[in-house]
Amino acid sequence: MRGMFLRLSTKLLNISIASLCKAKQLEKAESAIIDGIRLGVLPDVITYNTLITGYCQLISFDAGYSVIHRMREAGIKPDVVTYNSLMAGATKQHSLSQCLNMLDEMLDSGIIPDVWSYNTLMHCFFKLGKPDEAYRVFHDILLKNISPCQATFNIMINGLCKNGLTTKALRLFRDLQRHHEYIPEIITYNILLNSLCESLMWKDMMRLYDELHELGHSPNAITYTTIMKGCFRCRRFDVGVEIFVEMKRNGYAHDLFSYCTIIGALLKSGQKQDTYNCIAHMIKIGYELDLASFNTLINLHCKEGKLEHAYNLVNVAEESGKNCDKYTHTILIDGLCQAGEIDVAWRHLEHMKKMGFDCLVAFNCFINSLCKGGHLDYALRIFYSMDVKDAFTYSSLIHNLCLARRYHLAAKLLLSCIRDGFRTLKADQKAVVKGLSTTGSKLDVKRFKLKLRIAKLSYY
DNA sequence: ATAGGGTTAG
Repeated sequence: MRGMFLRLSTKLLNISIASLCKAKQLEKAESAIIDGIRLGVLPDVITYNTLITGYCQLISFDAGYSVIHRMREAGIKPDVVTYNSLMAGATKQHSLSQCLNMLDEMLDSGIIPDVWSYNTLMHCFFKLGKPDEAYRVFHDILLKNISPCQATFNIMINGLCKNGLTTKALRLFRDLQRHHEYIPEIITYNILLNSLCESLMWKDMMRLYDELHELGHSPNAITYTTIMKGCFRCRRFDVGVEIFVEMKRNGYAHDLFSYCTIIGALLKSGQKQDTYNCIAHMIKIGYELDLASFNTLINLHCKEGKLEHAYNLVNVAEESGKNCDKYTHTILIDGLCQAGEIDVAWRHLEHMKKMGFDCLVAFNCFINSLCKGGHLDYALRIFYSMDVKDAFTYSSLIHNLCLARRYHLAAKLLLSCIRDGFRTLKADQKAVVKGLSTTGSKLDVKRFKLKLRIAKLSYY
């Protein structure tokens, strides 16, 4: 009777440890264990595994790993879940070596890895940009007598997408459907939809969106937010807003994610009144605003030229313990540029760089603003000093060089842009060709067109 | 334990 009571108590202890860890209350979790022991309720392997997950999530892999020693001292043997949790912790902090070490240690202790050990290893390879190795693990799973679970396929498809291999991911998805009686989950669709959205493949995205309905799935909040973002990115504002309306009708539009998406889009498309209405709704729902929501509001103030309001909001965010991230800094730098405060913007940019943030977008804002202000050579100097560029960096310069009738340089940058693997606008290509034909010789145009064709060939 | 939001060009 007493034994049963204590076992039941351990179960209760574990439930409370899990919820304390979830609430980021590790110290309370620790003292709950001590209190339990005092009352004769002994922690078991599940207690320690939960604690390990908590330490890995909230502190570090090392903190999680040190629990293993305490476990052994208490006479409890780590099991497969223990090591899987540690592998997840290593993956979280991008440590492939520690992830592999945990797999070794698991095997050395005579524990047989399960499908989740392999899932986590795959995830780790993908996270570190090693899709080939991840694929090898996937094949291993299929070769060995381990049955893959839905997450195995999801991690695989997501990993391919996140490594820029959307087409491969889609092919795997279709192969699984054709040959393996595979019923994808809504999560799988969300992964693929997001990737199509980011590749600006609007039609494919909408086709897949129809397909999930045909398979009997219902979109969830994540599906709706993803589709909305895709519509806005592809400039289909009307369809995006329709999705938001449907989302609201189905009771899904109650989180900060959906509001940030729609507010950003309304602001961009210049629908002021709707923007304010949405912000009022978002605040009325009563969630505590997170950093992304603050950034959305800070951006609104910047776009309206109210920099003081923007800085006030930055203070409010920081006072509630939310530190500015690269989005906040970029938004402020863009706001300063738009307000003509080029020098302040530059100082902020240098500050941002010194703090180790990724400054690419902020540089793009700065360059674009210099171009618009007619300081093309200043913009070019910055451009040449940058070691990472993207399509936006090139596009600002090419466009403005054309406006300034400096077609030869525009042509040169357009070619570098394509050679670096970035998309260019059709309109910019046309402007360069037209400009060359009015200012240069016919031979120049011919040469440029040939180089353009070769650049495209070598890339695709 | 795998999925979504917020920044830049035209």
